[in-house]
Amino acid sequence: MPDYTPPAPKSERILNAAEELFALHGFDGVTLRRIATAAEVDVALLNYHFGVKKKLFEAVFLRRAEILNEARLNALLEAEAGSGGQPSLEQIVSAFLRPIQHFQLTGDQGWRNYLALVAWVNSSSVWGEEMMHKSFDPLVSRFIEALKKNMPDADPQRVYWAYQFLSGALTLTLAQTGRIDRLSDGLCRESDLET
Amino acid sequence: MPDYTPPAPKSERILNAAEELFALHGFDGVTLRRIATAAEVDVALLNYHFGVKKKLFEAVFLRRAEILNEARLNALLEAEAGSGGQPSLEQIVSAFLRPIQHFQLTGDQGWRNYLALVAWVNSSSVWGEEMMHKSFDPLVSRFIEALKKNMPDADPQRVYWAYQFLSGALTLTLAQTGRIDRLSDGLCRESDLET
DNA sequence: GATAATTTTCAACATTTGTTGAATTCATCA
DNA sequence: TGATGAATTCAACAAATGTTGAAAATTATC
Repeated sequence: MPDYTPPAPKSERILNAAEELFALHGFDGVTLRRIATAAEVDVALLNYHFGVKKKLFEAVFLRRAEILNEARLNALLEAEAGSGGQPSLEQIVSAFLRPIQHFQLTGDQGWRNYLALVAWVNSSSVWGEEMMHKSFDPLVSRFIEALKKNMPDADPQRVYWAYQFLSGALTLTLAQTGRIDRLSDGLCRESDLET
Repeated sequence: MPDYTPPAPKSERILNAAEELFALHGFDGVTLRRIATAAEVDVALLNYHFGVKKKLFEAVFLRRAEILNEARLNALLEAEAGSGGQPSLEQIVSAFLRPIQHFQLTGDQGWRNYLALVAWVNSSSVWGEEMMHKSFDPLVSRFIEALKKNMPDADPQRVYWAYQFLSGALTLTLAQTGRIDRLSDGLCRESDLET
């Protein structure tokens, strides 16, 4: 049988199913058995491939974090290169947002799930903070440095707060909870986001 | 024994303990037994007073939602009364924010917990949407009407999106995950929020 | 094709979960 | 005091949870 595309390896199916379910119900809201069922896989396989439950969650979270970080860093480096090391404020913000927008526009359901997952982790006080720190803060710091350089006279505190607000707005929007759809009675839809 | 202040009734102790724990770990991250232990109360009492677990959560969520809604509505009505029915944009936004700021400034830990809980519910896709809708949207719609009236020429869609962004920024900030403290390496602290 | 290593399944474990009903204490009031 | 109803405790239930070890199947290596 020629040109036959093999099914995704089971370890990936597990990650995908876990990604979606964790995004929908959070860490404690999902059982390993539901993940296994969704991935059409035996329960014990989760432990074999990823160890205990928390490790599975970390694997899910890190998988796309690395991709997103790389895309953002490249966008920032490009902006810096194209402007002789002095990118405009818009360019910096855009380098931060565009990769996400790109992933969302491609319509990849996996990325949709992931962004909702990030929103969940972001507002989960306990070890969410730990994960956000490990996964994203190094790159975020890089962006904040660029911002400070762009606005040398600005109070550094305000720069951090500006990022906090931007991040919050972005996070909630990408969480796709369906809230704005309902609030606006269908007038607005989360699907179309006009930067 | 004169002037003796009776201890808070057990049903309130349950609500307070549940509020804090739900805010920290979410709905599925908390067991009824942990709540009971924290409240120094028998497990069965939770079912006796509030029914099943989900009902307890709703009771926790609604308790302060009503207070907050009332405070916000009064602030809005005041602003409208003081301006002949044409409050400024700042006045509207302030009427929305000030009550929260007030509760936070009083340092009441109960309100701190509650605001973190709202953040959690807000980014919880499943029935979080249901709760936010029932508890807050009627009042939010009232504010949005005021905004539309203030800016009759603005595209209504943009008004909804403006609220969405404001709400996201506010939510994340009030969640008090400690993120900005860590990101800014102690330079910023969530505690002091300068509107 | 035999052997070794990896992947997958099966069955079960000890705990923990939400929930319940009967028993007990407590307060109210005739 | 004694009876009534609410509040609280006790003990236990069935079901579901994360995790594991040993067997079976698959794949790779020589």
